[in-house]
Amino acid sequence: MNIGQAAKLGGVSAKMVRHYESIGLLSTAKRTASNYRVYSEKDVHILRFIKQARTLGFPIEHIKELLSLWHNQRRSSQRVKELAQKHLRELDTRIRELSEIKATLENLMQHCHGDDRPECPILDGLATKNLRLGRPGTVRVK
Amino acid sequence: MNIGQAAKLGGVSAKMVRHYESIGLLSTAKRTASNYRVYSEKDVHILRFIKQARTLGFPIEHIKELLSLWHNQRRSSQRVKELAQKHLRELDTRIRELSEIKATLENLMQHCHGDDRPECPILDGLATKNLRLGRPGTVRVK
DNA sequence: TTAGAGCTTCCCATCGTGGGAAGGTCAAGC
DNA sequence: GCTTGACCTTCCCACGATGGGAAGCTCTAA
Repeated sequence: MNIGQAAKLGGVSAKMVRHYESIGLLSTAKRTASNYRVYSEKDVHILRFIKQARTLGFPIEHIKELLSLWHNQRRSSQRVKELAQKHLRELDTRIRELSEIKATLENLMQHCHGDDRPECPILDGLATKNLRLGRPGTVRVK
Repeated sequence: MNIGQAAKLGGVSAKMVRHYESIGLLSTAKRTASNYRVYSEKDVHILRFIKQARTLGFPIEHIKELLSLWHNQRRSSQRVKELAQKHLRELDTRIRELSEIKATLENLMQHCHGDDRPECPILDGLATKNLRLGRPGTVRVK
């Protein structure tokens, strides 16, 4: 099948399929005489695997390793679980960071009237407070 | 003062100060005869404001508006609160998404031995399940 | 034969930040 | 005075994952 159908069945865009090939997540696809990429059912399975892992937020580099573990019949499930646990910790960290930001923002908003008067504790807070969010660390909101 | 000190006092990098100027978040800085940017205490206050707003995860475009509201003595606090509420909703959405991902991942990991055997429900789940986030119960690992 | 859908590669944009090169400026110590 | 090193300037590139779109080729159905 062509890239369009493989992408559709795999639940990703054709654009992403080419991208995954370019970064070595997928092996180089065979080509027809007219240079069209050709895919098999197996490739569709791989695309689905990638899609699911991306849905869970695994970064591409981890997915690369997960794919190789998946294909390796002599793998140990230990490494897989390690990767999952690492990702879980990152999710936890992120959730905590965002929750701290949320709490700080709610705190600032609490006393803002939100009417036509200019007084605004939110602006005052941004201007003068030293907004410390829990433990210091990189705050990435997205 | 020069850009280095202003950046330090504002809690951001000199690189970012130049960037903020280039995207119109800061007005164009005056220059010395030798083309060095010159900053005042007022600029440092603005940098601090930006820094705090970034710490709370506000996108640059919102910060642009917050800054102009801050400088406008005839503002209504309503608009400020609107922006904050919008950001709060986005934080909530993101926290919810991440929590759903986390729950799904924990579910997958639950039955993985994480030892030297190859059997791995995590890989099986990525390969075969239709990991639907946000519907508790639809992701099941036997 | 032609239209249009699908394929190819290539470049650009996102968003906020950092890295680094190549070169100009300044102040302190000799 | 001259050297050294810290600081400044602009410019380009990178990240991660994705989408948009242009220009051009291929395939298929009418």
